[in-house]
Amino acid sequence: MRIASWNINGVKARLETVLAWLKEASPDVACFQEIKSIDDKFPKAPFEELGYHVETHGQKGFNGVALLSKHPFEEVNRRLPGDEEDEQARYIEGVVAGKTQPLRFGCLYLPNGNPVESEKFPYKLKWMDRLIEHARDTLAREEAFVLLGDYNVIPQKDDAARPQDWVEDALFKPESRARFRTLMNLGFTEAIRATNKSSGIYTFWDYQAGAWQKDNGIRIDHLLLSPEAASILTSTGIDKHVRGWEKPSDHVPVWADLSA
DNA sequence: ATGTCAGCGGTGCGCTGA
Repeated sequence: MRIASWNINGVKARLETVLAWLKEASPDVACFQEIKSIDDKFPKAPFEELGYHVETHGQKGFNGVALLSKHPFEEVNRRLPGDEEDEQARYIEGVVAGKTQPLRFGCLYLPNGNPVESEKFPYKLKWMDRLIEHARDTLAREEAFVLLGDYNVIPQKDDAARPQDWVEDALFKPESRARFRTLMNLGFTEAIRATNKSSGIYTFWDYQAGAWQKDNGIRIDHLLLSPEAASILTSTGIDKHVRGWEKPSDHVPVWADLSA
């Protein structure tokens, strides 16, 4: 079963690109971020025609996440617990039946957090604290659980082509990286790093300053596996070629195959 | 060379967020 995550940067602007990739990669489960659409305006039909069940959690203009699955959802939950006042649409969770066990997917769009001197950085850190608490509760279920999405965190120097450019950025600040480590230390396995130790593997290239042409990328899209999911991990990939397509997102799809 | 893009409000194109 192939599980994928992709920040698509707008479902309406990216519809043909996203459909082309789904036809090519045919993931069983896909988690999309930055759909930039309210739920009622999300173009579900073309995805359903490809065999997907579609669940969205969107808002007007920005943010928004969607969870697609070829298998029907047994459960869907929207919003990250821990702050009833938080209006930003950044989390959707779904459960599907695997061959031998339920499979739970937490699809997230973690706040960017820039500029760091604004209120956006503490919002990011607070959101990460809530994510850690929700992950801790969910891991206690002892299910195959994949927590995947655009984390907006560069975990290590090796995850950036030019780490020196990011030292003052919310994506690489010690406070962000420390929370990512705390999350990992709950017992997750990071799928890409578990299968590929090389440097120079990225998931995002800025639209500006010829970042793609210079391969000036960063690795910020991650799939975190619970122990039960990690034990059935077989392979992973980053569909880098998609960044070279017409009208690309600035992110590319990342995926993991599970024997489930 | 901070060199781009998407969505909004409202039908121009400056602002916001990334």
